[in-house]
Amino acid sequence: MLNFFVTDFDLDMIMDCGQAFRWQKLSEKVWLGIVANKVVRITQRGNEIIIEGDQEASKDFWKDYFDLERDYGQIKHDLLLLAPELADAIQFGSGIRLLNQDPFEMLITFILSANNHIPRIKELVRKLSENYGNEIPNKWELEIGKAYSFPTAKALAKATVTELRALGLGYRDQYVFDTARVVANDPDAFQATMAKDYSVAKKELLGYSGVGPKVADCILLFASRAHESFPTDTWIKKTMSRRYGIKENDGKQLAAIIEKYGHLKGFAQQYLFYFERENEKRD
DNA sequence: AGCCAGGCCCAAC
DNA sequence: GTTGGGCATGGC
Repeated sequence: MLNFFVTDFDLDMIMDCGQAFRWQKLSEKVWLGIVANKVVRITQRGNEIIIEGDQEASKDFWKDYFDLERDYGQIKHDLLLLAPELADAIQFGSGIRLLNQDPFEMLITFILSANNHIPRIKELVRKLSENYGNEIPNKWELEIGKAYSFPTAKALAKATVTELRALGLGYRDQYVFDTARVVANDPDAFQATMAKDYSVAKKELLGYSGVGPKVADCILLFASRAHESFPTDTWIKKTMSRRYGIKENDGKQLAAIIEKYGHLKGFAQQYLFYFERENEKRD
């Protein structure tokens, strides 16, 4: 068991703001997830989180995963100075943090995300893992059944397009097929791309099948913490159009607006996305 | 029934 | 370089 003192941290918000797809909520601020080939349960009680599972030796991993060494109070303060009009969204999502997740998992997950709903993305990720990942020890098997790691590029490269179509990937089957093989054949190239500066990395990611500007931005924000990234999906278009009175598809106007977020674009995007989606749910 | 979802690809300008 | 149609799938 591990425990951490946390501030500006709300487990429900973090797991519900569309960056993680392998966690399920057991109860209020108690989540069970598959991360780094292990099953863990995380409980938040006030300013403490408790991590249970086969993770005792990896305190540094969780510090990095939850971005615990970054001062989100300062970030929210700075972003508010840059863009006071975001006060509602920053307040509403005040416990959000940017996770640092596995690059290949984010690559495939966000290829699946295109033109899809979040619950269905989770479903497809689960099916890919069950079919091409490995079964991993799970002391909560009675509650949630068997657990499977996210497939490696090598394992996923063995899938056929027909198999992937049968799992329900739709037209994204060919993208996953192509991209998994490319990464499996040269994993170092993908790793090198992810290590590069935002604009270069993004340009290179666009070369992978099924990866366009929005998907590339998500991969870089959620697997590299590229804070310059501002993934622009249908929700963001909607909220930005409403907030700033611009047309939904005017990329130039949007780019001009998000410049004011400076080096905090990625954080702003998360607060905006979460605010827009959660308030839509309540309608 | 038709629209939408964390869009991308490709052809045609 | 930009724009538009087509695209699997499932929920509402």
